[in-house]
Amino acid sequence: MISTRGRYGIRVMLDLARQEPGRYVPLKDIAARQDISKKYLEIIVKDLVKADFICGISGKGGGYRLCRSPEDYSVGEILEQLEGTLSSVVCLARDQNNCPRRDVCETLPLWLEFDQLVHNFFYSRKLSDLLEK
Amino acid sequence: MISTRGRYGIRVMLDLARQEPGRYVPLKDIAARQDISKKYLEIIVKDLVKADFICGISGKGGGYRLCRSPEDYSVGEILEQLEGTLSSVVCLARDQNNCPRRDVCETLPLWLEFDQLVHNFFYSRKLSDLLEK
DNA sequence: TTATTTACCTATCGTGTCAATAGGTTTTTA
DNA sequence: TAAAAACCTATTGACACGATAGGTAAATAA
Repeated sequence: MISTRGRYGIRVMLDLARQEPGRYVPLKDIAARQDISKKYLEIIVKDLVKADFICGISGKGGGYRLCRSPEDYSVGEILEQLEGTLSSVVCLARDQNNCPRRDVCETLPLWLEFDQLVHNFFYSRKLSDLLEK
Repeated sequence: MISTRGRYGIRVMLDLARQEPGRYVPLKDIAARQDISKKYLEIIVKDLVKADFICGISGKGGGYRLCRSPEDYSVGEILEQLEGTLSSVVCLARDQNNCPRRDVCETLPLWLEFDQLVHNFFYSRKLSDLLEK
């Protein structure tokens, strides 16, 4: 299940996408608009900075802005960064190729197929797609 | 993310589906074949009995068997029973139609569409589909 | 120069779920 | 009557989630 990290993160990105491009937006404003604790958003935003999705500058007049234009982000890459993985089962999450039953597991094909579906769904959707509304 | 409850549960159902129809299979045997703690499986199996997916009889010679034939179970209904919900976000899980931002949320359509995809995927797959291999 | 505003950093915490174990009681058959 | 099975309730340790707390560093405007 997608946690608040992923969901709030998408909302932050979307909020930034709605701003005048290039302008630095204080987190305080985003937090107010989205009605999310600013303190909590700091944690999420840090992750987005680390991934080079957004960049921030300190000091008065500072804030955050997108690094690319909204159509150059897939929803999938944002979610994957914030959630750690998009996999539906631990057996398929990153660094988990170690199940001893891998070769005999009768349900693995199901999970593989599902994972593919999930991946395609989120990676085919761009941040800009969420703006149209 | 789908937990062991759902994954083990599918494997139990699949194990039963491979047995001679109508025969009662002791949980001990299933646990041994699937290499899962019998004690833990008891919890999962209880849920499957409650949902009328399998039925069990006590005493010597007892065990569990499927209530229907494998093609009459969808993978989705089994997972939903064991996981509680198949929803990818809490906003859409059962009894959670209470988000104050529901009407203004810009990401809700995304989650709705995804939920639909997930539902269709798992409900269109029958237990018997997992047997072919 | 100084106050203000902002990002950025580390640590902590309460709650709940997950995965599993433990130790029984009841039911049924051989 | 003994064995084998389901069925029942409780407990546990570990961990993640969602958040809060209290700072420091950087940059700008007065």
